Amino acid sequence: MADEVRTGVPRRGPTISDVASRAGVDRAVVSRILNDDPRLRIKPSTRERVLAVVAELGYQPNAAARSLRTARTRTIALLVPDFENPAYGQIIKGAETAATKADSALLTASMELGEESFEHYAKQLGNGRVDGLLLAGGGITGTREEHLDRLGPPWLCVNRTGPGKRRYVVLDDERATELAVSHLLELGHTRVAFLSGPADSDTAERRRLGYIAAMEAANLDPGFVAHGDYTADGGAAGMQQILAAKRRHTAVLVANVASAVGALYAARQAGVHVPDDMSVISIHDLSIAAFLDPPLTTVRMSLSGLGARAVDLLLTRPRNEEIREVLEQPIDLIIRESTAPPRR
Amino acid sequence: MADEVRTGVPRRGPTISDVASRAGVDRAVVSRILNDDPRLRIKPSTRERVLAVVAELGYQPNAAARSLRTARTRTIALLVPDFENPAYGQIIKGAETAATKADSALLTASMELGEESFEHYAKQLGNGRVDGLLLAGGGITGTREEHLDRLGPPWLCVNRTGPGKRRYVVLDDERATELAVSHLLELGHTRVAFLSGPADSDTAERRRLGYIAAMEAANLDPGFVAHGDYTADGGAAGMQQILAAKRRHTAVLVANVASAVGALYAARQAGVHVPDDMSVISIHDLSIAAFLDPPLTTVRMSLSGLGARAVDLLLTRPRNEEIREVLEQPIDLIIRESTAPPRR
DNA sequence: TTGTAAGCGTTATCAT
DNA sequence: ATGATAACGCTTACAA
Repeated sequence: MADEVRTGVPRRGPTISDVASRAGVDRAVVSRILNDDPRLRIKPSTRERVLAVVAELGYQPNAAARSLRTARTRTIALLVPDFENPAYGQIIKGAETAATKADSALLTASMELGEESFEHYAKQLGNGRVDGLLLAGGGITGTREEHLDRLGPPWLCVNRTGPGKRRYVVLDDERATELAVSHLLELGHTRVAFLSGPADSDTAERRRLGYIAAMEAANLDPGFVAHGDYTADGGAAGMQQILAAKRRHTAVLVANVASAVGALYAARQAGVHVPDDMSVISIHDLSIAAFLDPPLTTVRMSLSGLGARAVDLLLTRPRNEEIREVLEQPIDLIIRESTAPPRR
Repeated sequence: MADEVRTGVPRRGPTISDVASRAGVDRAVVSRILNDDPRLRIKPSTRERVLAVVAELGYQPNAAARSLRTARTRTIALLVPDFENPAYGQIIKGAETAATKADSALLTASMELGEESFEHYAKQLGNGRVDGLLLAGGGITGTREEHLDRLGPPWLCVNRTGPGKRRYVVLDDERATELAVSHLLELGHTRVAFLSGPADSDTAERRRLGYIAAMEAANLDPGFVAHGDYTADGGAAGMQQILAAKRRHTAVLVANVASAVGALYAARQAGVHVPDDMSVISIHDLSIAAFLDPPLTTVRMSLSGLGARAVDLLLTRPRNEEIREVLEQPIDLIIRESTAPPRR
């Protein structure tokens, strides 16, 4: 088991009893003052006295005792697949802000989904550690849903429509891809390829659907679809496929910025000039996009808004209620220098 | 205060009493079995019976009750300035792995250091919520140290030598910059500029020192020093300063990858070709570096190793012991295409 | 306007 | 080889 390490006595701070006796009142009074009990009628003078003692001692209610008593922890957990992807950074930020507003802490952990790692999360997140669970990114298969349910706390998928598809919030990926495609079409492109995410990712799938819908709406044949894995490496490989495809394309819609970084790299390596030979546009706008070569045209959706909304839903909706929400929010085209009319 | 939201009754799982009665033993027995109490002599048959019930009910010990009793939470917190910076992502990963090994959870939060936000952390991290606190990144000034101490849990600075400088782990930034400079010098450069981080960051300062030491050791005058802020924006601005400086430089050492992204961008904008007109090398190696234009030569240090070491130190060292550790680990030069001999 | 007391689920120290 | 019991610090219904 754990190497029991003694790192000195875990110091405990002053307790509510310390405050009470020092202020000459009962613990109950202190508790109710600190929790703004609306039913409490109390002499202003004693209230002040108590508050003074609280400040003097630097009293902090013990979180463990409190949540043992109330069965609420005021913390929620957010599991992300990859801390190195700045896109998750944005989701985290939004979630954190929302959690803070709701007076809760946000516990973030990365998940590499293996069956055994579920064991681990059970231990870390089970009974009495968190009030709820947010799962960003994929891999929530059927059996895992059961595991999750058995864990106890209510959970919600973020930007994934889990398989049971009962509780999730997603961005409007279809609308985003349609916006991207229409930008390309307005520039005059007709042969547009799509560089997707992992085949089992449903954000990737929704983006692919949006792409196809937009192409067909314009009476155009959808182009080549390459599958990346949402990393720069995968993006580079996907771009190579697209460049090697029989049909020559004049534009590529890339499913996320990390892939786009790789795609631009692969184009450079192949001597294909962006945007003169090939336009590139990406879903999501990260700060790095502006500094790429060339600066990347993107479709901006608020990932932080997504994180925030997820927290709100988790905290306010009853634990078994269905939640199937496609976030309505502004989706903006950020035109930089990676898109241009096709050269004829 | 918080909008009291009722999201249904917080469900509690089975308790240790449920297990005990069902298995026909006392709670104490269950507890000691589950905690591998070495002093426990017990009939294998009853142990198995208990374990079976545990599995059957899916019993999970209640974390709140446990830490109320033991005064240990088995979670530590890591505060980072910016989740969008992949460098912190690496630190987080390392920390998480180490925490998991020590059977603890890692709670990550971002900090924007204002005086009031300390209030917030006091509430979230105070008494009984975490066993310790890791502070990555800067801004821990004197008065804040006191705040932190009053918070209760032991804390440790990661990659920052806080001002009291009593407890920290840092990477060997001086050695890293020396390695970078010597690479440049071996290529034949003599006029090397330094694109630093924020003036008040001590990693930036240590890197600057390493740079100056390495230049002087080679009997060369240190070149222009520009201050960025560890973002691409700041890096671009810094590079502009360097390009505008009176003295012409043939190489720039950049203090981190985010700045380097901006620096490469600014060079492109100015029509300065990297590496023909100007070599660029950066401290830290992030996965994006390989895909920049040109692929960026870097000095690799293990950020995840840093995170892991920080966790270990926090967990094993007595709470008031001084910790001043410069991490000894391999530091490697990753040569890509942004450095070359100066053109004459 | 304030106090009393029960109980949240666990672990540790005794007994037996 | 197992059981009884107190204690951890807090909140809340009820009593005074």
